[in-house]
Amino acid sequence: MSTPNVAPFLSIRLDKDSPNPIYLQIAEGIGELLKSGALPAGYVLPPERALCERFGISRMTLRQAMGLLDREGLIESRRGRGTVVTPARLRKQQQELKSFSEEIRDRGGRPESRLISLERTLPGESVRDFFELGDQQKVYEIHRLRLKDGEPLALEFVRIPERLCPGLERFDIAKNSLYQILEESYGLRLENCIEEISAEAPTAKLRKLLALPKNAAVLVVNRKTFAEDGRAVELTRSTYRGDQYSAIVRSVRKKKPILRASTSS
Amino acid sequence: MSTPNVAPFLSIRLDKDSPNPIYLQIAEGIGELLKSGALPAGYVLPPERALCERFGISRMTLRQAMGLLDREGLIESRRGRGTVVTPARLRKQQQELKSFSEEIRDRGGRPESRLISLERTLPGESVRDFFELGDQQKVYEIHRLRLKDGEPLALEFVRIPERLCPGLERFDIAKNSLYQILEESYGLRLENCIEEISAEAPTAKLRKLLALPKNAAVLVVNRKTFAEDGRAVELTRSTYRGDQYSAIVRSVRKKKPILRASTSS
DNA sequence: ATCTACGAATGGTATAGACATTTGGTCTAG
DNA sequence: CTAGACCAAATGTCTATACCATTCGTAGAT
Repeated sequence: MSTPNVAPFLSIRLDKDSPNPIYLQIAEGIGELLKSGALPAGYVLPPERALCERFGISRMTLRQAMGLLDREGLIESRRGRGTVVTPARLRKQQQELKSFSEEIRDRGGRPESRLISLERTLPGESVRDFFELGDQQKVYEIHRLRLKDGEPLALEFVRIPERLCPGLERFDIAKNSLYQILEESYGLRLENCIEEISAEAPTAKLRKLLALPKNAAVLVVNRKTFAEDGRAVELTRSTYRGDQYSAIVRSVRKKKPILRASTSS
Repeated sequence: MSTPNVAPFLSIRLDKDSPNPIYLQIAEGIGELLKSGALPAGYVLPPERALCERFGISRMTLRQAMGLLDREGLIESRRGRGTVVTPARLRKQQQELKSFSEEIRDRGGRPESRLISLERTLPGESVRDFFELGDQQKVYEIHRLRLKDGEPLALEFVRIPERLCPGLERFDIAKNSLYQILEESYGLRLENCIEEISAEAPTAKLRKLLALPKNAAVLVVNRKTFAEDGRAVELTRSTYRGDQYSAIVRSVRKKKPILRASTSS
């Protein structure tokens, strides 16, 4: 065939007046085709020039879209050969920053929360340094019991500088997501976090609070959360029932540097 | 000043005949400047057009380099404002697939390994399914004790299909990295893994092997490793001393529900 | 003094084309 | 029948240019 088969891509519609740039529309369109599994792994995509013609765009623009798909691991290109669809299990997936509620719901449970205490207090030295606070600036210290499907799952100890969210005690922290309050009411856009995960034997107090069985351990997650502008926002120690909860991590082998243009918006 | 200050970039030399493309040379050059800390966080880079002139290249090419740096989180660009250097703590760091030895050395310890047993055996059903094996195909089962600075740190239980590495018993698994053997002697290019991290109370046997103190928990890491072509390569259960080891994870907030323009290796 | 409108500067998107490099097939000479 | 030359097709790199969108300082009006 002298005219490459672009049939599967006919459904993609471009809107030149959309606020979304063309390369994004293309990437989303093709991306959905790939994620939906409409094209089998190993399927050879039409060459770039054919797709350009099909969409009526220039090649650099198309390549910007392909670059996005490539970075997501949806496609793989080889110079001289062509571009093929990556098998689903090789596709990348970002480690995602989620609230407790989001995470429990993702795992198919019903999240719940009970406020144990909320204090406004002067932090210790290490905490003060972490948040870059002055001598007299206070932090909120929140203890919450987290439940899944009515059963105690974790004890959470959150520390947030008062400076970032003055008047936090006015909110109903048991009912509302803390992340949501921070983002919507205080305009703190959380961007990333670092977690340190360890295992411990529970104290007697914890055994009682979490209703732990006789011979159980707890999973401790120490989390540091940062906002988009780089400020430290939150310092949390979560203690999970070891028999009810586990953390899942995905790692990738380091490769060569990547190529192609990008956006940051 | 009408001529933007490009002084810090004068040291970057381009070689148009190099096999490395120009945009890569630029990205590496600027990237090293940034990683070395020569430019303070928040430093405003010269505008793209000035850098183009400085390097004698076209803007699209420069932007390709900037795209790389942006994706690594080294710089941040805002339309209308300019491009600034990201604070070091916000820079991206891919979750990396590492061997035990690599990881211990990264943390500043001396890794060691003792082989407890190596068997060639018929796997159970779930393992057979995971590796997609036939009825009669066997797997290697390896138990190793892992030490850091001479102290027991973890017990490791590895399963690998014999099909992928026939004759594995000929290697000295205590002395050499298993990952290295798989990559160099069997040509298995490991690409990514998924780990599930949980906390458990140790069995009596484990307490003895790991020389665990009276009231200690263990951190259990179940790892599934896949090769570049997507085949399942390894299934490992590592049991760490909870008082000596913790896992570190980094997460990123998902921005729009669609494709992301940054991040990836 | 304050507000507004404008415009310059800057990064973001898009075009059209050129040449380089790699791959894989085909043709040809031996 | 094979080895090598050659060619076509595909992605990779690069240029030069144009215009768009956002930001911010400033000149001018009130």
